[in-house]
Amino acid sequence: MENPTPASWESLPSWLLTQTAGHAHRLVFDGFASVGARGYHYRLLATLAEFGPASQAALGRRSGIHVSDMVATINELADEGLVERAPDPADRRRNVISMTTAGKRQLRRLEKELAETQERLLEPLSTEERQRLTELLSTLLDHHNRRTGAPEEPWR
Amino acid sequence: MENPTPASWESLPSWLLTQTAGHAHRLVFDGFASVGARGYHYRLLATLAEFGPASQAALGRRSGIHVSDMVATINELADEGLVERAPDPADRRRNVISMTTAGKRQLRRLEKELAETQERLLEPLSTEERQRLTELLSTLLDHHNRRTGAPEEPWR
DNA sequence: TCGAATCGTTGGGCGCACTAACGATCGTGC
DNA sequence: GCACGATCGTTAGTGCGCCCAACGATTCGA
Repeated sequence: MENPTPASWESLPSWLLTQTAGHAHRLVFDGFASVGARGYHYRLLATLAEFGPASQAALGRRSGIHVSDMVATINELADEGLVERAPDPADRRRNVISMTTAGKRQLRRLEKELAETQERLLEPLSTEERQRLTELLSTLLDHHNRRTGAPEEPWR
Repeated sequence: MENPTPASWESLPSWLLTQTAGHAHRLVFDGFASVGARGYHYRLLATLAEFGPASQAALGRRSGIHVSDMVATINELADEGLVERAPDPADRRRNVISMTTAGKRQLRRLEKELAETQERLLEPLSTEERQRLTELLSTLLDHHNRRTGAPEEPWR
């Protein structure tokens, strides 16, 4: 007799969205944790794989990871031997970050884990429903990214 | 020339979900902030309005707010004169929390703000699309709430 | 009646995102 | 040439939402 009626806000789109995202976050987090990593680790490794070695600032811009968090993220990955930090001979302010072989291996593990997580997340939805959801969310995300300055717009 | 290609993970459902939820959260947060409140304040006031006065523990169960955060939330609302904390004569472990007239007024403001926020959040979607999105998210949320022990299941 | 359960409270932690400030370095306009 | 502004890496600290552990006080149940 403690929780008979659902709370009034539980049907609001903003609630559905943030709560579902909470579940998604937990699933992703647990998946990464099972391979000894967390979100920022994956994003950094994936960015390195996609764009190649780069300075910390550039990696921050491309991955959406804040520069000040980038420091710790790289420290952690470097301690595990997954990335390497080397001074840039062409610009002594910069470090050049690159992925090691172990880093590439770890990235593959994380991608596999992440793919399985998508499956767990969308489990109750049919293929068409998944497609539809993805489209709707993309529309929403694009809209708000444009309104709120996209994750990345270095020039202006 | 900094961000030509979108990152590889940006089309993943989990990413779309958590990012969109981030925007939703910010919109809700800003809306509440414009009335001098935050999420927990609204949830507590709404729970009180829906279920009536109750102990802090019961409010925590109904609102999904952790008991230890409940303390601070009630402190803040009580300082503003929006709720009242009185010892329960029937059980000296308990406090009975109730809403003041000012609290009800504030709740109405927050509900108005929240409704406007839903509009801002869903702006680019048609009525049918909003309906569809809500259904899909509800399906997902129900599924995962069941799997992960619902927000509230005091018995068993 | 006495141990187990509940209540309120304090004090911490986490992930993610962000801000402010700093010394070091670079590069451009004058 | 060189001074000033911009950029780079780094440290330190903020905030929300969520959670855990522990505590004294009180109540309940077998």
